[in-house]
Amino acid sequence: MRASRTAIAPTGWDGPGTPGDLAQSLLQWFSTEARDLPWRRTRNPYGIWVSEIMLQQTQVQTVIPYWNRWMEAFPDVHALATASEERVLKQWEGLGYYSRARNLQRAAARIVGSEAGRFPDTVESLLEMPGIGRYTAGAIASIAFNRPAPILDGNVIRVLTRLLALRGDPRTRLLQEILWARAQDLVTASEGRGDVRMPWGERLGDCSALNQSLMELGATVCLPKGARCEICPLQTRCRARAEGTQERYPETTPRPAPIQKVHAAVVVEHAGRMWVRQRPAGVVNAGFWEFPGLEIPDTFDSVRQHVARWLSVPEDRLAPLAPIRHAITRYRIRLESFHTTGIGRPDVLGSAGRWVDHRELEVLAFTAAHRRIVRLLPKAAVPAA
DNA sequence: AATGCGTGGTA
DNA sequence: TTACCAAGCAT
Repeated sequence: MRASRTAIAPTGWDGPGTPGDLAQSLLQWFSTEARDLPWRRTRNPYGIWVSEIMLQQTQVQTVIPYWNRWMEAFPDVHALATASEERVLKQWEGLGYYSRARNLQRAAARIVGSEAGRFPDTVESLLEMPGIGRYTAGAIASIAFNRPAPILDGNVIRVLTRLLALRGDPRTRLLQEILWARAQDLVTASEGRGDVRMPWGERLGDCSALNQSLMELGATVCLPKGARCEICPLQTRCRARAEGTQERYPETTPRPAPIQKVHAAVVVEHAGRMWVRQRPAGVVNAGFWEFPGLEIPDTFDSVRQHVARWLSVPEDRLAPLAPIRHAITRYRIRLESFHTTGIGRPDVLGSAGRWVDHRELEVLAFTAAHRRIVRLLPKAAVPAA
């Protein structure tokens, strides 16, 4: 008789196949199916670190152009550590979760200032860096340094809960422990199997390739909806597949309904310049520029009327721009913006801002919603030749 | 431990 | 159009 599953699960493999067999299948599959991504063509820890931070909660296709531009702008840790915050935020513009960029630069400064400027190469030392948590520390340690460190992200959670038919909410402490332990089993089983040759010729270390193969499987085969089990290298050993219940994993609880909000922003233009202000340190999106605006109360009658009263200008001086829809965590925001010219600077705007021309609007860093407002503006009059 | 943090893709 | 999700972290 063996012990009950809950008793042995956190400390031992209890699934179909052995970790060794599964690791072998994953590495074999990855050697032919891995996508050719720019950061897979380098073993430079700095480049891999940048990619991992950018990829947090962000899809590969979104990150690729950002990573390429970033590596050109800040080729190494020293370049990043000494860059102006202005340049750093501009490079990150549109990627979201902007504290990632600030943490990246803070960590770069710490590395440069450390003894010998050595890049941290263990999970423990990586975890001390701002912006690096358990996942990212494991990812850098394994991908850049081929250490047998486990990783657990959204993809790996999906792959493992299906493979092992792990019921329950993966956010709970118990299931987290089990999942990290199983991820450790697999990467440990990959150690010593040798480098893996990528379709484009690059060679990756075994632990590096194993961890990436789990994420790759989740991103391209073991999809949240419409899992492509027929092409999965683990299909014969997947418990959920055997039951036909793969779509039920992971067992997540439904999210709370989003809260609707309406915001307004105003582009006050005077003599070819627009009034913009910079968000102060310590607030959300600190350092980014924006047009002045306000939240519209739930009971609003007309957004334009509300804004006209706020600015103390006649309604007909406010030209509506197309409404912009965006979402921040649990808020779904409809952002209505207006363009007005020739009214000078309304007192309500305060003094903490600048007049900038159209050229400067392109240079400054805006979050995505306000960058969209810039794109909605009437083009500046082209000076006569 | 539950919540806030951005944005874009997909069904 | 809405709902869900994506190589999570910090507090």
